[in-house]
Amino acid sequence: MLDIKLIRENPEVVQENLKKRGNQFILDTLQGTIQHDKEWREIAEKLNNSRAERNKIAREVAELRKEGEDATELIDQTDKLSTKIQQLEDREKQLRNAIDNNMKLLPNLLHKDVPPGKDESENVEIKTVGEPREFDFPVKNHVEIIENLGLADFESSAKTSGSGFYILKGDLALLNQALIQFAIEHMRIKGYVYVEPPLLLYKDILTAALDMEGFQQSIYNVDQDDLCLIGTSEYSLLAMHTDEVIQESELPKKYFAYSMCFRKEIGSHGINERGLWRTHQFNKVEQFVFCMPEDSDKYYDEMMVNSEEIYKALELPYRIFESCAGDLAIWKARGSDIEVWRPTTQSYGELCSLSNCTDYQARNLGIRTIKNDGTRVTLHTLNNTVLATSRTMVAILENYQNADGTVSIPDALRKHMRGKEKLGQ
RNA sequence: GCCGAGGUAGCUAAGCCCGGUUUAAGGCGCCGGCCUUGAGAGCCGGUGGUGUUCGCACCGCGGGAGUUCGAAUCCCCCCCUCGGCGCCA
Repeated sequence: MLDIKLIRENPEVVQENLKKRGNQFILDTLQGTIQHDKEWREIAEKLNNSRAERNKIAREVAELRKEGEDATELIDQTDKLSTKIQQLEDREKQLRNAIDNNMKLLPNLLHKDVPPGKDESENVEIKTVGEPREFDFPVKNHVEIIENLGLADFESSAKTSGSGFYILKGDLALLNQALIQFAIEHMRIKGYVYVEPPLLLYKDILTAALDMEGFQQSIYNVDQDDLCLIGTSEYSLLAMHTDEVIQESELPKKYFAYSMCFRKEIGSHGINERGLWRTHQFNKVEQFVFCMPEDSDKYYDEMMVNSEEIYKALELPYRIFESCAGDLAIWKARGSDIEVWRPTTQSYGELCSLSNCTDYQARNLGIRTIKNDGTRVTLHTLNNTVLATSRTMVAILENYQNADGTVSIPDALRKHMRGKEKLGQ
């Protein structure tokens, strides 16, 4: 959430920023918050004064008792005061809840470089890298290729778990592992710390990482309302330092994780189409940085480079799009996607999602830092996909397919495949 | 799952039995100052959150209810950690 002090002290600055998201509901929520906060401060002051009075009486009672004197007269005075305090406390709690609920709905402030725009259609292309290959035979989509080579089974998994799941077999399952190893090796060399995190997190933790809409549409809830399956290891990595105060000298903390990811994908287009592009369960290597506020722009660029190098090494044509104001999730100050070329759809599809969440997620989880001068600030968090294996496999299968139905394995992966050069041979 | 011990500030650790001189002690670390050529040592001050009329006030001892004039301390419910036993990949 945002810093309430910022709203209180610079309401017009916050309003101007939030206006760029192009959502009237957000602006209304902001106004409501400002009103509630004003009233809350008035009530809180009255409450504090009454409590001060009560504390004073308590001290006087203690004083009298100590000297062996009678305090019943004083104690009798507290009846009305107690009632008053109770009423003020009820009202204060009410207002605070209202403010808290509003704060959860208010999105992060946008980074100054975020392009304007109302939705996905106005995202801005940053660059395109690599040339789509020319095919001199009819291209097959990845599902056809897989089924022809017997490298996956979608029917069996549908029987056991429903659509959106899959069974990888043989060389494709091994390619999955090769991609994971490849991505881990890449990030390890960069000096990021490898983490294998829990795949289940408390609901409270998860709702601090994303909004209610995102939660309801994507998160599997198990064990009734307590634990949830992670949709991405971003959540686990973020949560690692919950309620911690980190010394400035320990920052930045750079991590990467491999995990399985689980998503309901309610209402998502494509979840019922067969294949590996959109699934309920997938493997992903994710990078994550905790840093000082003034450094988050720098790591934003660094994390994009880290991921780009993966697709350059795999020789897959890709482009980078910067998300416009209207297309950013509420916890993001800024975001960009890497999209890969698919010859079958003749379009680019999302592979990586880079976000600078500034202090928004960190504030939700109480992750702070003590600066070298002794003062405290909420730190910044950033995350980016390194490699999600299923989508990358789709890209490889479709871009590297051969006329004879086999699929060449990118050079960069062969050492992780015992030198194997082609799938289907 | 059962039994036991615990959860106090950045870390550590008293206070809890027996409610009120404790403003949540002391130590470590960190920040500032004095001193010093410099560093260290030593000494002094500061070091959770909120509000503020910048005087101060309130809140804060895992979370939530309760008793009381007054709760870190007493009662109840819940969560978590550690150890032992049990079960198990």
